[in-house]
Amino acid sequence: MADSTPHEIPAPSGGQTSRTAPKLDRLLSASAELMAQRGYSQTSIRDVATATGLSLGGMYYYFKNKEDLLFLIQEKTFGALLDMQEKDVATGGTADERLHRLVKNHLAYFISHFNELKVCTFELESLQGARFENVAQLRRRYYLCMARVVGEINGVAAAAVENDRQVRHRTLFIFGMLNWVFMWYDPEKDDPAGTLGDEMVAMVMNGL
Amino acid sequence: MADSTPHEIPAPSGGQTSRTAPKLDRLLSASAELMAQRGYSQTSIRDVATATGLSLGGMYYYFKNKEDLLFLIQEKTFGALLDMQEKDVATGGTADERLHRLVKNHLAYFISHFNELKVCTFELESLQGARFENVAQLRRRYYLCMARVVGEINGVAAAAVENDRQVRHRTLFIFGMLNWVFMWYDPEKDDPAGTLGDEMVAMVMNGL
DNA sequence: TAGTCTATCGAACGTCAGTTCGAATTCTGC
DNA sequence: GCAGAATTCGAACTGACGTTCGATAGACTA
Repeated sequence: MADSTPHEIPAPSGGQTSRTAPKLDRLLSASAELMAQRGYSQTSIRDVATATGLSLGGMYYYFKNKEDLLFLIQEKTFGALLDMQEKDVATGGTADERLHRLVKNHLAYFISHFNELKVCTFELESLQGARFENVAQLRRRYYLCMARVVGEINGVAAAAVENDRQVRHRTLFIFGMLNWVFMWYDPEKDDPAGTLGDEMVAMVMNGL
Repeated sequence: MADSTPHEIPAPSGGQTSRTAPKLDRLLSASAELMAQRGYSQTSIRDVATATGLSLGGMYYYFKNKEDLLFLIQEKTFGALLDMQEKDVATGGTADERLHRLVKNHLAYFISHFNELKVCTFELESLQGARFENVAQLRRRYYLCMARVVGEINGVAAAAVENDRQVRHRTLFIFGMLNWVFMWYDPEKDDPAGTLGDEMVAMVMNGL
C-alpha cells in the first residue's frame, strides 16, 4: 500500500501539515459526495475536477489513479470509525451497554460522514488487490468488534465467537439494519440519528 | 412503459409464447448474473452478448436499450415476488404468522433468484423516468405489504400505518436485514435459507 | 537573483461502450 | 418451394473517460 498521499510529502519546517493536506481533504469530500450520489463507476474524474474547481490533469497530483482516490476515502473514513469503536468498546460497561454505544456511535458517524461512509459501505468491491485487502481487513476488525459484543449477550465465549453460526448471523442482521439506513434515511423527514439508534437497539434487544 | 418486449410481438397461431420468449428469458438471466457480479454500469452489452452467444447488434432485437434491459429484469423479478407476497398475506393467519411467512418467502425467493433479486435490490437507481417510477411503485407496494403486518403486531391500525414513525423504522430495519443478506450469504458456508429465515424471525420477534 | 520544488494547467492519446443500420440468414405459412 | 416476416450479424459512428506529459507560474532557498 505504498504511495498514496502527495508524492514526496512536503512536511514544512515547523508545521504539522503541508499546505496541500486541507486541499486533499476537500478533494476527498467532494469526491465522496459525487460517489455517494451516483456511485463510484459513474463518477468521472472530470466531475470531481469540476466540483473542486481544479483542472482534470491537476487531479493526478493528489492521487495516483481513480481507484487510489476511492481507496483514500475508504481507508481514512472507515479507519477513523473503526478506531472510535474499538476504543469505545474498551471503555467497559455491560454487553448491553456496549452494543447500545456501538449502534449509536455508528449512526452518529453515519450522520456526520454520510457521503464518505456510504462510499465505504457500498464500494468496497470497486477496490482490487492490496487496496481491497487493506479495507477488507478493517471491515473484518469492525465485524469482530460487534460480534464479540453480540456473542457476549448470547453467552458465547469471546474465543468461540468466530465460529458461532448464530452469533455470525445475528451480527450480520444488525449490520444489515445499520447499513441499509443509507437507502432510506432523510434528515428532513426522519428522526435524528440519536433516537433512531435507540429504536434500533430496542428492537434488537427486545424484538417487536 | 410502452414497448419493451420484442417489437411486434409475434404471438403465433395456437401457442401462448413466441419462439423468442424463452430466449429472452435466458438473455435476462445471463444479464442478471453479470450485473449481480459486477454491477449494472460495469456490465457491457458486449459482455452479455458474449455470455449468451449472440452478436452485439443482435441484442437490440430483444430490448430497446441497456436501461430497458435492466428494467425488464427488475419488473419481471420484483413483480413476481410482490405478487407472491401479496397473495400469501391475503391467506390469513395471525400477524406473527404472516410476518414469518413474508420473511421466509423472501429468503426462499432470494435463494432461487439470487442474481435477479440482487439486481432489483441494488440497481433501482440506475433506472430513470417512467421506468424508475414503475419499479419504485412495486417497491412501495412491497413496503406497505410488510409495514401493515409490522403495524398490526405493534397494535397500529392499518390506516395509520403509513404515518407511523416507529412502524416505518421497524419495517425498514427488517428490510435492511433481508437485503443485506446479499452482501454476505454464501450457499456453501451458510445455513439454507429456511433456517436463516427462522433465525431472523426469532430475532425480530424476541430480540437477542 | 538564480535555481529548485510545488502545484496546476491544457492538450492529446487510446480505449471502450452504447447505439444504429443495412445486409444476410433462418423460419413459417401457404 | 416461395414470399414475407422474424432473427441475427458485422461494421461503423460517436461520445466519454482514464491517463500521460510537457509546459508554466509562483514560492521558497541559497
